[in-house]
Amino acid sequence: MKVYKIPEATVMRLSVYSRFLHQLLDEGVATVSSGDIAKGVGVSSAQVRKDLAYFGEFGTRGVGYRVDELYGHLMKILGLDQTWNIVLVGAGKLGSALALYQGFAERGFHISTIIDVDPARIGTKLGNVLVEPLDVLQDRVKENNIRVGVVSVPASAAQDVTDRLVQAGIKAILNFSPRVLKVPSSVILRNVDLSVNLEVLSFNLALKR
Amino acid sequence: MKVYKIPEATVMRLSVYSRFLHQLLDEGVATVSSGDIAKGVGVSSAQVRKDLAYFGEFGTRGVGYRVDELYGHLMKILGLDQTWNIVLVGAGKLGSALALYQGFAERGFHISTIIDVDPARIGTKLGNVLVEPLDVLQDRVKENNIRVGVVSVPASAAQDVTDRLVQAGIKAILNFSPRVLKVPSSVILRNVDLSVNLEVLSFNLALKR
DNA sequence: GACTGTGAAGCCATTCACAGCT
DNA sequence: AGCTGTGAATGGCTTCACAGTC
Repeated sequence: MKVYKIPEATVMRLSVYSRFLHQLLDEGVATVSSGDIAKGVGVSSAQVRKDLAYFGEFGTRGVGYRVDELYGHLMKILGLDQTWNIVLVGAGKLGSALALYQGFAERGFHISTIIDVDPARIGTKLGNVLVEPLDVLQDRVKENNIRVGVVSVPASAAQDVTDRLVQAGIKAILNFSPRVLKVPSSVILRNVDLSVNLEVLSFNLALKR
Repeated sequence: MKVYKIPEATVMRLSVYSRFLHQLLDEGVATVSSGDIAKGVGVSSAQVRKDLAYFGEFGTRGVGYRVDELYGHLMKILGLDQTWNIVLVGAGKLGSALALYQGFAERGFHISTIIDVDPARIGTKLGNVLVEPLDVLQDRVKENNIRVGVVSVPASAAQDVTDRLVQAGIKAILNFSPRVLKVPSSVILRNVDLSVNLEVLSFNLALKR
């Protein structure tokens, strides 16, 4: 099976599978079937096999998958066999939380640079990372070989910050601001809008009345 | 057009449209075309029209949509013509940020109750909301007519907390923990996994090598 | 002329179902 | 007998294209 376009939904599930496998590793489980994974993460077993099939044949017919092996493959596929240095722009409420969030570090994402424009915040520390002004952005990106940026600034500043990240050579941006950002096609952009998620809930609740 | 099943992607876009319209309202724009909206939020104009068509005919052929009118319709559709009281469980790094996050309040989501198990956190305040122990959950949900819960506890506590929310009568849950949660089918569940989003980026970057 | 609303077509992801291996 | 890997079928969302309206 040769495919260059992988559905985004598949990538997201791989991430979930990898976490489940990690859990199994901790429990000392040696092999697992697509059905086990399916049950553990709430999808169909065919879905699990299809997702894995995009990347090769990792299992043994009649047996299943070796947990350690499959886990290794998934981490490699997801690009998590390395540490990613990250620049976070915006050290407000949300930004601070992201900077201190353990979940990132656990998966190899290291926020090595934090940028803010507020003089009151510059010079303070979040965890053990110094909050620095915008003008060091370019240097830090180069120094730390940063390819991923996280934007958690107010909507009004989001595009400006994004332009600077792009200019500094950032290749992928995770945007937490509720603003549609324009980036060159060479830069990967993902949006996480926390309110949108609540609104999907309120929509569904409102629908039931 | 009579449809009862609305694609989730449509609902998410409606939320984005509504924000864009709000912006136009501020700018004093009176009418807008599907093409304008499309350009503003980065989708196709046919997509905009299709999304709106699920809910009725809001526009005038040859003219477009009245901004104020369409905005009102969308807010109503999304269930945002009311304030939603919310209970937040888990006042750690992420939970605190969510509690203080302005974006929720702006859209009518009011975190009226905050729950944590850590004695050190109980009794403190986040904004002007007291952090309270788990055993008041049921009472607070009743008192404040809370139907939506946000889970931002460590993975190990997530299912327990979820069960309690369900038991207390919560109808929808937004889960920030990296754990697959089991809920009765009557309860709406959405997951936001911050790491997964970064991992989609690292996957795409790793792919390019 | 401009723009909406919508059936039809196209495309993509998921599910089915089974051949192939252990 | 059990489970993977996968072509075929299905289902659902998006895009196309145009008739209808202002």
